[in-house]
Amino acid sequence: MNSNLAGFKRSSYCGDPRPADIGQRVSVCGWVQRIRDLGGLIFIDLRDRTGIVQLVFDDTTERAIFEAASGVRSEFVIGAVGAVRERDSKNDDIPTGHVEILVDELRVFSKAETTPFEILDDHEVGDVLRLKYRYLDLRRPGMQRVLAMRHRICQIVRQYYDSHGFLEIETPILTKSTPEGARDYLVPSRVHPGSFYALPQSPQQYKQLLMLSGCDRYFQIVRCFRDEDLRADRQPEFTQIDLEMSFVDADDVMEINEGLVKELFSKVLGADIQTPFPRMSYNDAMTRFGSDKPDLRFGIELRDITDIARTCAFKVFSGSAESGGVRMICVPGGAKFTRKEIDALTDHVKTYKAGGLAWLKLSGGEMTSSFAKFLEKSEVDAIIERAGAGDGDIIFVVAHGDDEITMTALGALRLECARRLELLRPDDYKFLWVNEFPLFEYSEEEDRLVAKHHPFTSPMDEDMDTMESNPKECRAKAYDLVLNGTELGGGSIRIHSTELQKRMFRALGMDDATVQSMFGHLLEAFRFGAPPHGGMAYGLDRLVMLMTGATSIRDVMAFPKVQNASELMTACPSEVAPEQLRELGIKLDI
RNA sequence: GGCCCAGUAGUUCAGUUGGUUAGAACGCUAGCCUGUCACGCUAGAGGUCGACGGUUCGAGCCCGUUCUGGGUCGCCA
Repeated sequence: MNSNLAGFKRSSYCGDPRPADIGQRVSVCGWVQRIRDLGGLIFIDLRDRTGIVQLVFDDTTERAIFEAASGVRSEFVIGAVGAVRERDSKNDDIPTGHVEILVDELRVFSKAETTPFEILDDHEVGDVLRLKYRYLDLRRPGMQRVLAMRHRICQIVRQYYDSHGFLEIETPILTKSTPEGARDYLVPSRVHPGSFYALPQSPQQYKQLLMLSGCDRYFQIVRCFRDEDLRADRQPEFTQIDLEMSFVDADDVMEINEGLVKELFSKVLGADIQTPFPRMSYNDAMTRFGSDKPDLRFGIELRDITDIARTCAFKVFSGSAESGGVRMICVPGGAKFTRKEIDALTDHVKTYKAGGLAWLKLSGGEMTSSFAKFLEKSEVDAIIERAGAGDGDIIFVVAHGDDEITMTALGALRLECARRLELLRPDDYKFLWVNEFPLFEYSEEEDRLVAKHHPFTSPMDEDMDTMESNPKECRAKAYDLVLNGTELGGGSIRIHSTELQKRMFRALGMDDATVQSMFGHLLEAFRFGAPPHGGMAYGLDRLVMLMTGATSIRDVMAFPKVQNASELMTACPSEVAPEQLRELGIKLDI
């Protein structure tokens, strides 16, 4: 029979008791981790979120209580009262390991069936089971630690922005759908049949309007939604640390956020992060690292050999050089890659649309290569020299008629090589601002220019005139915060003039009617006095991921979704009753 | 939408060239046990080998389809 709490009052958490408490009478509650029944002597490890304490029952224990203790099983929820005493033999592995509680009152609040998996950190369990029984998964100390650290991070964020004059202001979850950007999650309106709300991809427009309201500095830890495919670091609903500031330029936004990051890493991890962070233009990031979020924990920079390739006799190189680029990386110690590994690396770059992977090894004074035979010796020498390759190294060359593909593929290869050579230390934190992003990018799908960041991003002052004349070269006042190859966040200085905002919409090919219906409220707001403003947003989940060393975003969220965007525990999304649809005026056509 | 990987006891896994009754560890159940802390010892229960179809005298193993989960490209202003 399960007991109610009636009269039972917890005095301590399981992780609390220490030798200083010896002689004290305490009461603890929690889940039974493990039972060691020695016959006339029973030990129970009791767990709550703070830790584990050992309960003991012996021949001084009242008979009925001893009997009850021997009936206890794993994951029963119990309460125990007794005196703290010193252990006969100490356990130095846990903080409470020098004491135990000799129990004289025992309550079984809830029995438990055998769990589908053991509640232990060092017990690997498949994702399906973990997520179906997430509440059991979350009982594991490692998961509890992550949740606690996430909470701590949020508290520091709130305290930091508060101390810098930011106001935490909530913005709507039911918002207007806008066509630009990610797919929206839609919510049907009962009151307006046929009309839909969208769940926010970010509070972008609201926070800009808060600046127009005179709020000056705003922040919010806010849930956002994007109906796109999932990844190890992407969930359909995720949390942003969102902020916006008035009367600031990009430097101001970066500086205040460097302060936040420094404080977070210091207080949570005890890590000393040097500020200011280095900055790198988008172009430099692409040409040097083949990525707009370069991992700076290791070198292996890209080198351009388009000039050498252009005049060589090897058609793969010379052909690519005509319209695109031929570039390489030199991997120190990479000569030990086997043929099989090189094949795997070739497959890897092919997923990034590279046609293939040319290589050249220097090993034991010998040179072997997949392409050297097609080139003059002087050309090969020039490549080796430019690569700075020495004995034991391998050079990888990618050639493609689209230079961006060349760079991206090499950037991915660079990372993969670093992984294979174990160059990526998780506790080495290399922060970086990437700035001077292109304002526009070309969308193949829509065959038109779209905003790379979002359509409220201001062009750089010196590129203002190229918005229409040479949009591909037009750079934005946008910046991304990168940590170890992960985009932690990004932001920009926003457009605050009606005229410039209209130019932006026109450059994106939106006609006046569309602009009016989608963004009329924003343009109208600008007419009544808009401060220069800008801000940024962090992916909180990714931040927690990097700070906890988690390899999946799921591991830092309490109730994540799986790859097809469903949730295994509640089995949502699910069908709804016909009456619900009728009320909304919705007919299904599947 | 494409590509890759995985699916065997409650869990984590092993399972040879296709060949008798599919194994281990942990967990679970029962018994014994007074200083354990991954307690120990003894015994036991537990399997639609993800599903369907095919090849074969014979399939956990080979082939096809499919489902589930993971990774990734596209996508993610």
